[in-house]
Amino acid sequence: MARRTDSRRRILESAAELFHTQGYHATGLNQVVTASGAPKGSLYFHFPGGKEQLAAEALRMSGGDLRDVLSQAVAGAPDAASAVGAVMDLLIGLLTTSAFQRGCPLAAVTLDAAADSEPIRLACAEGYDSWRTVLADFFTERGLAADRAGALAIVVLASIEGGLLLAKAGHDTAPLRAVADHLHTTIESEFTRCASTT
Amino acid sequence: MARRTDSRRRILESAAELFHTQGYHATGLNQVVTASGAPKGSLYFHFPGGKEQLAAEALRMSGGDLRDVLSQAVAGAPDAASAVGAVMDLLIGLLTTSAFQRGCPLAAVTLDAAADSEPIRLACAEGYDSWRTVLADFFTERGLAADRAGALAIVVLASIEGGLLLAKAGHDTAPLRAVADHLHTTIESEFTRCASTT
DNA sequence: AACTAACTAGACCGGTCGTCATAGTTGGGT
DNA sequence: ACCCAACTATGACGACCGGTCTAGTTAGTT
Repeated sequence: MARRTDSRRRILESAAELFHTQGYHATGLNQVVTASGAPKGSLYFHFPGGKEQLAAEALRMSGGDLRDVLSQAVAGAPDAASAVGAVMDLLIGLLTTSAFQRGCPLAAVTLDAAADSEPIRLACAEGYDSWRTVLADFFTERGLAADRAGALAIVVLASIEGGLLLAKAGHDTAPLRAVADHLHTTIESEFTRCASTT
Repeated sequence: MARRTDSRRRILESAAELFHTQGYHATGLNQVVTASGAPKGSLYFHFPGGKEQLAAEALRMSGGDLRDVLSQAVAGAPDAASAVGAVMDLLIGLLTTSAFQRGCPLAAVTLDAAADSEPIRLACAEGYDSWRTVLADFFTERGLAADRAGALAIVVLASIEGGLLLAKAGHDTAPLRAVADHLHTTIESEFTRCASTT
């Protein structure tokens, strides 16, 4: 039978937003229900697995969304260094316009629920991996050797994640800007070295 | 008047441990009480500010402890690159021996409570800043210009934090090892450049 | 109309944080 | 030696909110 309401979608979106900014345990189901405007009972109809299932699906959605944003931001860039620069600008904007609330949509949940729930941990891991893959593929596409590109993608991702964490703690984007600078020079030197050896 | 029990210390240690591995909201006060073996009432005697005060003090303690470990690990190293390498080995060991539970002692709380509570956020920020300072001072001591050293310290800290996050998500130390490799070469090149310009 | 799938409201139990009246301990004053 | 005031410590208690589930209602299909 056809779907009669959009409750499911609304619940998922609200949940993704709340898990993003607050983490798993800090987010109550009542809060999700209120924020989404959906009726309480619908929650266990659409997500019989309860909070855990809801979180896993919300995280998959968040991960996929950011993956798309990432690949789009990266696709149009003239070179690798400015591609990463564009991503950094985007994230800095996201963080500041939300008063340092919205950093990485998976990080908070990763740290406060990954140990409790394997499905949730896997959803997070898949998200990170998809972002890493986008970066690695992009670097490879632009001429870097596969192993080099893979390692660089991890470093880029890790330092961005750490930068977001430090920025959130200090209410200051300086860490992100420092990371952006560093990544810029790192990527440029990596690519020029690669060009000179080919 | 002299203290008659060590309840306060035990509560603080248990709390630090639990906040470290679970974050703020996932950690219940009853859990802290049980783990510490201290009576419930003692909690609000020693920490009249409740959970918030307990967390702030526990985080300050964790931050200070890691700061000491850090400066000690760094002090005996022959050069900057191997100093950071030693720190990485230490963190990788901590993470694996705890089955990917113990990463950064502040990160989980930063992400799930910094938005709610300013005292907690500040305790986290101070912790990160103390670590950053240890690194920056060390780099300066070893001959790097102050601004260079500061930026490098931030990048080192951020990429380690991000590496810990990714490692925890994936149950895999590869991100940390990739970060370690990258930092090694980065620091070496930074220092040789500095040596050549002096 | 009868049936079935889609959906919803509210009750439930367990655990949360925080409070309070009470008990125990200590050291100074007499 | 005794006592009292101040300090330290405690666990039972309660108001409340958490996630979960069952019993019921609505809407579409045949």
